Amino acid sequence: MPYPCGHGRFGRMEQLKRTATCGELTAARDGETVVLNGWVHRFRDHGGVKFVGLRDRYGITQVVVDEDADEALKATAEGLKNEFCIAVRGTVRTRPPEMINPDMVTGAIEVAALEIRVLSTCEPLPFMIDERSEARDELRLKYRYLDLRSFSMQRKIKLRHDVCYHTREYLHERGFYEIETPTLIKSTPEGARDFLVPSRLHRGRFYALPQSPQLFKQIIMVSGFDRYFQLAHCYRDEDARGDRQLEHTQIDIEMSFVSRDDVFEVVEGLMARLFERALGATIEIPFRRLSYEDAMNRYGSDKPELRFEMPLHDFAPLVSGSGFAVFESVLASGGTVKALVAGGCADYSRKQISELEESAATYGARGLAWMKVTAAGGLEGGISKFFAARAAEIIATLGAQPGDLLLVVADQWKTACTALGAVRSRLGRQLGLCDPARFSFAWIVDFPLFEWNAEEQRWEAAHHMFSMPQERFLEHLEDDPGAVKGNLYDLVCNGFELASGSIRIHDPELQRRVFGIVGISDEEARRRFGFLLEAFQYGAPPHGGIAPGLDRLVMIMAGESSIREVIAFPKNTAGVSLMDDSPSHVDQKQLDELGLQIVERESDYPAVRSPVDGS
RNA sequence: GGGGGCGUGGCGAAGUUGGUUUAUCGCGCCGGCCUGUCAAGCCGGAGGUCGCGGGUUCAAUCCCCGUCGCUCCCGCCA
Repeated sequence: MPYPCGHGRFGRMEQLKRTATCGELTAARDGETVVLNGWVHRFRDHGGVKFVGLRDRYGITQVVVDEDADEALKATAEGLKNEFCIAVRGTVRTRPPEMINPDMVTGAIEVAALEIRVLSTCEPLPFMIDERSEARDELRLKYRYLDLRSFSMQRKIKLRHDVCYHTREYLHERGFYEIETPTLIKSTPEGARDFLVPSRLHRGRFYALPQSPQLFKQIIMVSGFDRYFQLAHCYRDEDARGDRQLEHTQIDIEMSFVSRDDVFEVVEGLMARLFERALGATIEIPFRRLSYEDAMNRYGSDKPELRFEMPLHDFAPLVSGSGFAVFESVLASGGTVKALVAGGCADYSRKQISELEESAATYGARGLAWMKVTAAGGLEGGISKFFAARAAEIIATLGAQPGDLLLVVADQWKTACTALGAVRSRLGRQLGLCDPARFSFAWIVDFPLFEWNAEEQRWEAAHHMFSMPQERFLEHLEDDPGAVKGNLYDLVCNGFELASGSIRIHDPELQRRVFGIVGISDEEARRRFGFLLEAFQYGAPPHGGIAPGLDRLVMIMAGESSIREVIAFPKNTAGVSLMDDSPSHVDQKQLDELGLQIVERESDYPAVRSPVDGS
């Protein structure tokens, strides 16, 4: 049997199983009698002759009911509505030359119907199934099965399948084993909140859904499996975004006896393979490398958009003698002043500049200063009167041209960089500097291992606690944690963080020191990660890994800006699945079995949903 | 937790700086006509208390407040 088939409520299929798909018939099949199964994409009734655009996942084929067809067939045809699921038996015939449709693969032929059987009828649709649905997301998610029928969604789901398939093929070729890890695990909260699953057999105890298979993949290395991968589902109970869902999929990879560069080589090969096989695109490898510090200083982001340059400049050396108190006081308090040259934007209005300022403000900048470079090579407008004396020097240092707009932010280093980086991204989009057909990858390396949490007055792991400090810092870890660089790396592409990884700590003593710096006692470490620490006492190999985000990868390949577009059944930004309406309340009986009691918050009282809707 | 945007027949949009009248357009839907379309065409028709609640006003779809939903962003997080 060449194709899978099913049974409709309305007609038996035994005699009308498809012998061809709606995407494969061409003039070479002229004269053949075929059976097609599919959905009515469009119906055009000309009174005499009638046309049905019959669609399946492979394409659309035109079915014709001729003027002289028998009455029963014509009656069936006239009853067809959009999205009826039907079977058609008919004869392939080439079209007269003037009726060939060059835009369709099957446009040279049509199928003259001998028999049409309705397998399933269809209610009037909530939205049209077009190449790309125009309905708003809310509706598309509610009727996801209809949205998924569109060719644009089918292409994206196929792309995702191809990426998964070629990932498995490539990693298999490179000696990796696919090993599954549990989805009900011990709660070991790191950065994000865990999803908890109550245990019926052990009342009062909980499993957690994994935020990632991190601990298990390290234990797999201890187990001697050398090279592991998994298309792993990961769950984090945090607010969603366009590029973030409560649940997402990682291409989780871990390797023993490797250095950072070995990991890079595997992932570069993987990306090259995926782009070539799934997209037919060539990407340049190896990827460029940028330190975290350079990425922040030059592009104002740890996931920089590198399809255009427009670098940030250090403006601090140009401040002295200006008499501009704002900049001088920021510098005096240890901050920094960064500048950006917006090429050809000297004609920007105050409104346009204040829109840019809003971008800077979202990241905490208190203002966005500006000056325009005049045709004569001077500075005008904004804060230019403070810098008139050094105008030529400023223009030369920043590499600005007449007609450019200079934008300046003064603040603490990280705020100044990220705020001006946001302005840079906005300008890049606004000025159309991002070629949608380009993929600009880079490794971001040399991340700090620890970050100071000012609120809680303590050090915390910037990535996670199992990442190896770079060797040159090993002796003096505790002296200045903020200065310690980790053997940590991110892969970025077109302004998205695509992957994150590290070389891990495999020495229990070093692990203990790192726990010490982030304030985790031996006892707490034993309680939370005891099984891992114990495993490390039995000959743990040096190891490291990485985890590219599958959803984001496919999103970028598909040219989309939301991962919802490449997930078959996504949740919305509030974490609600609009199709099945989860999360939902559960029966009191289920709660009783688990020993759980719901404590309503006062703010929940004007309850939107009944607390006992039982769904 | 915070900020911005949106909500008008089944879908997508327009609209009213508050007012004469039936709230407009395209798609879809229903009925009719039509031998060649492929976004078919032509004629006719049904369908909306302008998200919900309150306020201001002689008068609110429009202004104000609240609320719900969706979305983008900051925080958080990958």
